[in-house]
Amino acid sequence: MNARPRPPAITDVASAAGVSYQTVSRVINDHPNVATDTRERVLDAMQRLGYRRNIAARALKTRRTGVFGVVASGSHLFGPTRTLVSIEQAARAKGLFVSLATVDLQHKDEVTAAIEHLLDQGVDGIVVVASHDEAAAAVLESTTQVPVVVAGRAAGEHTLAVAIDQEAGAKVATRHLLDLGHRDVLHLAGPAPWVDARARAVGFRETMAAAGLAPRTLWADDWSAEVGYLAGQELVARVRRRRSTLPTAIFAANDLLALGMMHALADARLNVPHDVSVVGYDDGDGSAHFVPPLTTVAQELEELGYRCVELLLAARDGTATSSSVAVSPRLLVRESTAPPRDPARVLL
Amino acid sequence: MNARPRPPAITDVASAAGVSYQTVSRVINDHPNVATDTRERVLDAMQRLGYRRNIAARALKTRRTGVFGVVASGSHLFGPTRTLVSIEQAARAKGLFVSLATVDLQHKDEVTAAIEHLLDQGVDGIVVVASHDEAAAAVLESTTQVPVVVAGRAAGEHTLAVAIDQEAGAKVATRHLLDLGHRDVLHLAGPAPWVDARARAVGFRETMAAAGLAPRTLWADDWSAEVGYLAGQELVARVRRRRSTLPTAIFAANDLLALGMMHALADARLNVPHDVSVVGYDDGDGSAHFVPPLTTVAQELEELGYRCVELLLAARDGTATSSSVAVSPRLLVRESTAPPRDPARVLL
DNA sequence: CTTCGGTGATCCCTTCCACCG
DNA sequence: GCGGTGGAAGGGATCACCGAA
Repeated sequence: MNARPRPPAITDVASAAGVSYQTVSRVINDHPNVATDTRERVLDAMQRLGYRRNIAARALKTRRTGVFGVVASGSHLFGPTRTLVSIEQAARAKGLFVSLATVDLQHKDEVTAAIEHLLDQGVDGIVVVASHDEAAAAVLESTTQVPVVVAGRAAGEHTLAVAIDQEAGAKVATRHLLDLGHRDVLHLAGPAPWVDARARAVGFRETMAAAGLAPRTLWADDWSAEVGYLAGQELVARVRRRRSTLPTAIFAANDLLALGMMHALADARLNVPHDVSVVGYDDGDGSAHFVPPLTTVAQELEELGYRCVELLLAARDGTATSSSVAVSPRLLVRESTAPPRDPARVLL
Repeated sequence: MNARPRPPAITDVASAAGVSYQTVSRVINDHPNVATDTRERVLDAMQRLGYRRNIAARALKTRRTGVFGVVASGSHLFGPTRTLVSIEQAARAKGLFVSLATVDLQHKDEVTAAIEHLLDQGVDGIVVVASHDEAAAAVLESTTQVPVVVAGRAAGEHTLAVAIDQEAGAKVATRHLLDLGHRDVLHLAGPAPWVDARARAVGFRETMAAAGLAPRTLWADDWSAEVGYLAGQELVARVRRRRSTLPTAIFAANDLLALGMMHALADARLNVPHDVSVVGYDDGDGSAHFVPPLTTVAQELEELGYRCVELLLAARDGTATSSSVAVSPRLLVRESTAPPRDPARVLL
């Protein structure tokens, strides 16, 4: 059961370096009053012995593990995945460790269980990468001693959050379409339980309203290309049955929805962008090479992850507890958007 | 520095339950000789106090943290990301924790540093999700006391590995094209330092050779759509200058390369699949809705992650040290493949 | 005043050993 | 001798002191 040989401890280093284990501890923790040459001797001994500080012992004493937990979506979503990576890198740069728990964010129980799992590990803080209502609810209900940050969600009263200004992203996307001359724009919104989806929808509606235009919004059930495709098929069917008109532009809440939508449009022999313009959101993998290359909104996900770690550290150390807002997204204009078709032309 | 209040320990539970802390420990560790009613009393007390076992103390004593480290690619690659998720879920199902370190796998130093980082945390084992030569070299050079598994790499002599049979995947993909009647097939291979890329190339070549056909292989610099696009542009240019012929089918080493290739073909007004068939690999997000929907190869990445954890556990406990091979991939036929065009037709 | 050694206490748990019916 | 329980001994590091060069 306990076959592992005993690794070198601080006392071993001490005797190897000919100093007391006190001094070794001082070297490890960068205490001031250590002579340079003794420090060298100690470091050298640590090197020779392959000493590695036992973090279990340290954590036991200090009541700090130096581990942050991250709850992330187990489904392969572009934004959250990149956020996760950036969180990890920011944490590691600060000498912290990141423990992962992946879940289906739609199930509050799973999120709660994941948080429990991380707390069992004694994490110093948790980031929940999810602007999903269920996940947020799970966070609110959890009574943890450690700080919890929700990444990508607008700040709540009691939760710490770092949010990207999704409304702003939606606004630039919508403005872009309006500037091209579009008046009849449809927004294929993401799944409503996602805060991001709602924020983008708000940004869309407000921009349309500000221009005195009537916004049309369609809500998707998830973020997948498949759902975008089905939404597109249904739209085409409704237009064919004259129950609806074909918008001149569509703003999809993410790239995959846009991809599925473009697929449905292509099936109906509609040309993007000449018949219909399409804008996505995320600048996900490959979107620059969709047919046609997708105009989309890129986010500073690295920045988001970095700020999560900063906030968590500040909260842990009691330095600060205010939420912060990351920078705004920016528009990437590619080939899926163009001025509107002649409105007189009847398609389908 | 140490502001956190002291959480309940087993002694607190013990006095609350009116037993010795010994008995509490027995309850926690499911020892046999505990009377049912005392066990109940203890569990009840734990519940009331909100007791959480201090894993640092446990780890200190047992020399086991119950944490596995995962080194994964920081770039947003489809396969590795899904593998990471499945590893985490398999680990959590077994009550283990997963600590993450993301790196650029092409830099051996980074992989080495990531492994060091995880070892600093006292992980019980490490999975390196990378069939990249540099990463594998880093693993070979690292002299760790804990087992290291390379996910997705063919088993080496000294490393543990769980591999997916990439050759088999490439073979079914190639066979599919040959069965459709193609004779002139080009393989757009992934970056050569990746074991997966080479394995797929081997599967391709062998299948071609077995059919008495001459294989053509083009090596990409990375797995991105951009590189696929550039490769496609170059291919088209060479064909236009009559320095090469246009293959009737292209087997790309992943979906993004295929996407970029299809983009380049579309630019050249070539129709997929009527002029050129295209097959991808991964069944990545959205590939079912590319234009046209991509025929591709799906892998059992969940199985891969699960086996990694199994292997790591076995290695940690000294049960087994043999490498295992996960199941074979399967072909998904969609709309990007068709019988070859009339060879007499001259395109471009 | 700086640099270092020494001691003792502590963190919380697991494991070995001993006890009692 | 066995089921149920308790006591003591670490495990490796941090921290607070005191003392001594």
